[in-house]
Amino acid sequence: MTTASTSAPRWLTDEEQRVWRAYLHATTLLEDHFDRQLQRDAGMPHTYYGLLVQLSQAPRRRMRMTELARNAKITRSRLSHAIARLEKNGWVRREDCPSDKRGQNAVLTDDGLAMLRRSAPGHVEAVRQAMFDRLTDEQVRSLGEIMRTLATGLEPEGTDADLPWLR
Amino acid sequence: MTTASTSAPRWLTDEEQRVWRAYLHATTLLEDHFDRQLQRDAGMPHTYYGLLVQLSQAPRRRMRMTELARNAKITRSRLSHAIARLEKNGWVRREDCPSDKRGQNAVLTDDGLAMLRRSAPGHVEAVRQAMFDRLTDEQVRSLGEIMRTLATGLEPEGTDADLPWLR
DNA sequence: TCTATCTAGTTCAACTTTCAAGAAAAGGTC
DNA sequence: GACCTTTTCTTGAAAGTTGAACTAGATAGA
Repeated sequence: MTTASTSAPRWLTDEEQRVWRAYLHATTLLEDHFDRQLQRDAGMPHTYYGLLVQLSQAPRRRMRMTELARNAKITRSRLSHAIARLEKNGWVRREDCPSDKRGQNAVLTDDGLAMLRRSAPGHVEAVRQAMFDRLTDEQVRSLGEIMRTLATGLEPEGTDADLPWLR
Repeated sequence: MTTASTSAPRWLTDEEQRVWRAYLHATTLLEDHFDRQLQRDAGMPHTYYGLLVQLSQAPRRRMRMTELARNAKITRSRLSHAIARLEKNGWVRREDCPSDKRGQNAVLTDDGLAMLRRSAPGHVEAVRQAMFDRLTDEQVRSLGEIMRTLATGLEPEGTDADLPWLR
């Protein structure tokens, strides 16, 4: 008999534990670092900044809410609150979707774009300093492959998976 | 003249952009994944679970608040709230530090240890499924090195750095 | 000693995120 | 069309986090 719930747990090896710990430390510190950098220089957390970046790269600087949530890997609820806040700042506005009356488009305003242009150089520099300047080309390549693998693992093709933007 | 604020920004290359995006996607999905797994199976977010793990591995199952914050890479404020919540659950209790009257020890209770033993197998399994089962040995090794490098970069030896637990 | 400064930890208010519930439109089936 | 289900997005309350202010005790220098 070997069901998941009763079989002996496959504990992590010493190396795996060290890697897992290092992963948690690094990601926690990096998130804290960029949140602070952007709160200071752009007046918003990193997640919100990422939303503006997405919008700035979308055709006509606008995107359907669910699509934006999918790109950002967050729930629609979280996105609703975030967009409400960014709207209050004047960096985004909402717009009814012409083809689907349930739908909303989030639109990056001129002010939003300006804010983005102002803060982008500083943020890119911070990303460089904290990440790319510290890794060899080979490590960057490897990190990309690893992260793509892990992300794909959590959002498989077919998908009955519990994805944030479908919740 | 080449000051940080006026020189042309060193934008990310296409590959760097892809790696950065993949990093954000993977870490966001992983955090969401483990937070949900632990909220479901242990009734607490991943950060809180990590605190119990730390305490369980500390001598006499206790640790000074600031020390715990340093290990978890979080602020003392955040830790105060977290411990208050865990105390309400009966999994941790506070204890005055004998040698420093300002100090507090967070102590893992028997109930806390029991809860940890109950939920550890499921969590380890989740970590395996989402991370280690998907990577080659070489990738695991590489990930460890990369994450150690990035973490060290944000908390250098000497240190005038803006570290969460010193704020 | 007296005083200034620093460290440990907590607290409050503001902000962000989650979770569950709900309104409104779309899509499918008979 | 009438009915049921699904999709889209929002809301409100509870939980978690942040940043600044604060208390109390430790530390160091005159």
